[in-house]
Amino acid sequence: MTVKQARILEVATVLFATDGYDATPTSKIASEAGVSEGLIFRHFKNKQGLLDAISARATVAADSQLTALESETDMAQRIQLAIDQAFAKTKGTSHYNAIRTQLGATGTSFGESPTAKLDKLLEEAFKALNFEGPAIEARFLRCSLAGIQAAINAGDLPSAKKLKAFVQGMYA
Amino acid sequence: MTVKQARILEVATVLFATDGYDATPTSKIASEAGVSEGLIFRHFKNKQGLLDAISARATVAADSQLTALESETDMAQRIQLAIDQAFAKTKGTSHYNAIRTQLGATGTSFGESPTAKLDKLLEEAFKALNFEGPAIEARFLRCSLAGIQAAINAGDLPSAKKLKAFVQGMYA
DNA sequence: AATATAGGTGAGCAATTACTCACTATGGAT
DNA sequence: ATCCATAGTGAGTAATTGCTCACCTATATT
Repeated sequence: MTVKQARILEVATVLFATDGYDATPTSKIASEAGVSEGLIFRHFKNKQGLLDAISARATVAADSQLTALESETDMAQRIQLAIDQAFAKTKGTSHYNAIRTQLGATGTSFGESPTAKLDKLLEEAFKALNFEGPAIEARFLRCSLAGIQAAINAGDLPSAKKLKAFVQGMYA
Repeated sequence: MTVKQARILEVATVLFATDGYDATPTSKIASEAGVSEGLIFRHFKNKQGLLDAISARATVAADSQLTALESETDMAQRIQLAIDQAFAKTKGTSHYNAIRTQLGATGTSFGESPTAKLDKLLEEAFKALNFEGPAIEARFLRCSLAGIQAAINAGDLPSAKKLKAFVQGMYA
């Protein structure tokens, strides 16, 4: 991975997240990355190929969060960690989330949404903690956290800190 | 409003929701609506104007849901109604939600997101029901319902019925 | 009958877009 | 030194896109 290749990925990630995939011309990516337009196609073949490369990175980032959850065997702590992750704006992941949200609404696939595995990990935790309906409880928390992330990304949630404390209190 | 004008709005709403605004050419809208392309610009001036017209309809739909909430003065019932609305797939509103999600991620405005008023109506209800932190409680429920709606739209939630019963049970 | 206003058409234009290609630069292996 | 693969360039192209415009139609008003 050359330095120019990395710059293309960085710039494209930000532009896709803020302006949208279709609304972002490859010429703009090239100019903001300080690179000739042809280089994009040499490295990534397609505009779609560029999106795929970003998607792969997003999957890696999501997986690393999931394995962090999985390796937390204290189940009460695991739930707290899941909440932590939702509220943490890792600079990369928030862009990935924006792209996923935007493309997910149109049916275009962008990595594998890790909902299934997250459900499973949360359900395991709720079960161990003797919650009545662990599966439904897991789904509800997963959806709630997704909604909170979306609101944060949209700048629609000024009181994120208080809300985080509230949610963590719910499952303490 | 002529019949052709209505067809343009209908078709454009579906296409914007499923394929995305930028990815939908006006020529496709025209052909699927059985209308000449020029007519779109005669009635709506711009492609943006067409989006604005759809946005106006979405605002009307959202407002009618909000006034329904507002007129429910039994506060326990009001919360149940809010949950009901989130799980109900009114054929129009789910398309509007898809467009809003998709465009909201890019910063393009699509109607006024009714979060502020919804927050207020829910907070009022929680306060009347003597919840400890009515404001935070309202924000959490609002975010949770938004996340659930997104999951339903994405087809990512097979057990919607059970989840609905669960959420309604939480606030019963 | 004449006029006006609004609905409707489709060929065509200017701009943009994703992508190609012939070419140069560079650095490591033989 | 020579060769070769990879990195990099940027002018050029074919296709698409949003939009215009001259023209036709129909209903209603005077």
